[in-house]
Amino acid sequence: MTDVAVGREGGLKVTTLNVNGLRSALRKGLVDWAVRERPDVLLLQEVRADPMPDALAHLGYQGAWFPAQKAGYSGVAVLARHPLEDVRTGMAHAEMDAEGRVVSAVVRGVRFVSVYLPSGSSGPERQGFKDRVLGDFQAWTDALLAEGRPVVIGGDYNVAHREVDLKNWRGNQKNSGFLPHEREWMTRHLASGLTDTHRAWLGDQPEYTWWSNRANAYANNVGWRIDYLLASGVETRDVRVDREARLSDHAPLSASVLSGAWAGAAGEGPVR
Amino acid sequence: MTDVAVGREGGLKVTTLNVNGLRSALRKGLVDWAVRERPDVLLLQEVRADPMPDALAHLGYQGAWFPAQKAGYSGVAVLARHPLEDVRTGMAHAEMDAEGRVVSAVVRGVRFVSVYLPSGSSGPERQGFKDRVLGDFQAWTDALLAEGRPVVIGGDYNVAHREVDLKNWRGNQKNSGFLPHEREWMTRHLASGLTDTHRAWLGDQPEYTWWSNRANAYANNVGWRIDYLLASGVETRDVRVDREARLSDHAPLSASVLSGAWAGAAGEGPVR
DNA sequence: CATTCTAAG
DNA sequence: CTTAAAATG
Repeated sequence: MTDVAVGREGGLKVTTLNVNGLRSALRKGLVDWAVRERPDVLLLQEVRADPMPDALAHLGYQGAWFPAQKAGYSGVAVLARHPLEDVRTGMAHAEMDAEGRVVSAVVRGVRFVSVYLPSGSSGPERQGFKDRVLGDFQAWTDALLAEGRPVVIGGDYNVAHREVDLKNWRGNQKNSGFLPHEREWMTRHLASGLTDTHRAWLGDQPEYTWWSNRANAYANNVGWRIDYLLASGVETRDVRVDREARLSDHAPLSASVLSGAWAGAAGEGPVR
Repeated sequence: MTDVAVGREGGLKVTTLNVNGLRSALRKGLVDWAVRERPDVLLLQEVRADPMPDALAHLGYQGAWFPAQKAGYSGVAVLARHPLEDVRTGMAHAEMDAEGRVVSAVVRGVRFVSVYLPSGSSGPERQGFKDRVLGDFQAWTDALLAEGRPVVIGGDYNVAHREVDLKNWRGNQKNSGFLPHEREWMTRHLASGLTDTHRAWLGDQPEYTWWSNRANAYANNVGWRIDYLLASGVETRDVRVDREARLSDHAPLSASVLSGAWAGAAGEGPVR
């Protein structure tokens, strides 16, 4: 098996993907997709299953899994074709951790975080939870960045940042996911030391990572950019949304990660 | 549209079928099957849906529907390509009627009953319910037969009568559906004035109407005969199990019904 | 509209 | 094993 992605210029290819049920994504061809794309690190959200260590093991992936307490609900994972070190499940937040929303591990010196922030679209109670969680997650990333290690966060934030991040921004200003305070939170989140690698690499063209299952949202490209790869202390390049993958209602979002610490890295130095 | 079945020798073709979800059976081709088979009277069990008067209306069927109170559960119907008279929903039995298990209507002078007796296989509580219901249903059919009108009862009794009525009778003597007291009840039920039209027409060859979804029961023909067409005061002929239909886990069971009261009937006189 | 879980058979 | 509903997104 030729190792195309690993060590390409010394970088790591990372993909974040909300699978909306790992079993569903497997039925839809996740394995074939992984054989084609060969990410070194795979950050999954909405696994909606107990840990499935065998799912991609034959492709060389090891995993750190963090399911929700409630079966079939939420759940995140970090999978990697390199050893996972210093795995951390949860963020010391009872409600978040009961719902399996944050897991991370260090791969080749970089901490990779898989996060699934709550949706607020099912009602005021969940919106309230989401609003509280945004602040708590910011505090957690602040502490993480303060550790000084390079960090890559991939996940479903359930927030579109700017008008260009969703097709119909005018009609969604009062809908969860594009509320003014959520957008402002994302601005502050990025300002706290995290590069929005998608925008950094691709600029301001409209490009979405999620399309509702209703209506013909995908066919009409009525989408939202709510999945992010955010980075601190590394360089990233080749950021790409794989709109064609159709492994779930979200698209895989990938990037190459280069750390100044690695020998043979392209070596322009880390972003920020 | 040629009216093949209606009026054939002045008879009525009747079919009983546990659809295991009418929507499912429609997906599996119930309409095409009805176009081919053209039963005059269709007795359905486990409709598992609110009344669907439009489902077969374009084929000329009217219906009397009796859903369970609980959505998606049980429910019976009588459909006919002739006017339905004197529709009776339920059997004046609070528990049975809450579960939508008996409905009947008079078609051309014959009362057609669609019945779905409870399964006892999910546990002692439901077996106890089934055992009580057997006695109550017998009392109800006694009263019905005493009215003197011809009767055809079609339905899923959840009881196999004799050893020939299931593939593996030895292994099922302690299982619900082939318990000694259930079999004895069926013997008494038939003795109360109801002809088992299947056995009357086809004799004692093994033939089943239901196959479990588990294992490869259908492929191996590991089945049970738990669906019946029972008759009083009419002649029946051409009784047939349509094993190939695959509209649900049950097979349609059909017969031609001839009443001595009809002009142009074959006229050998009613069975029993 | 799609997923998974549950109850029921 | 299959159905339909429920909860959730």
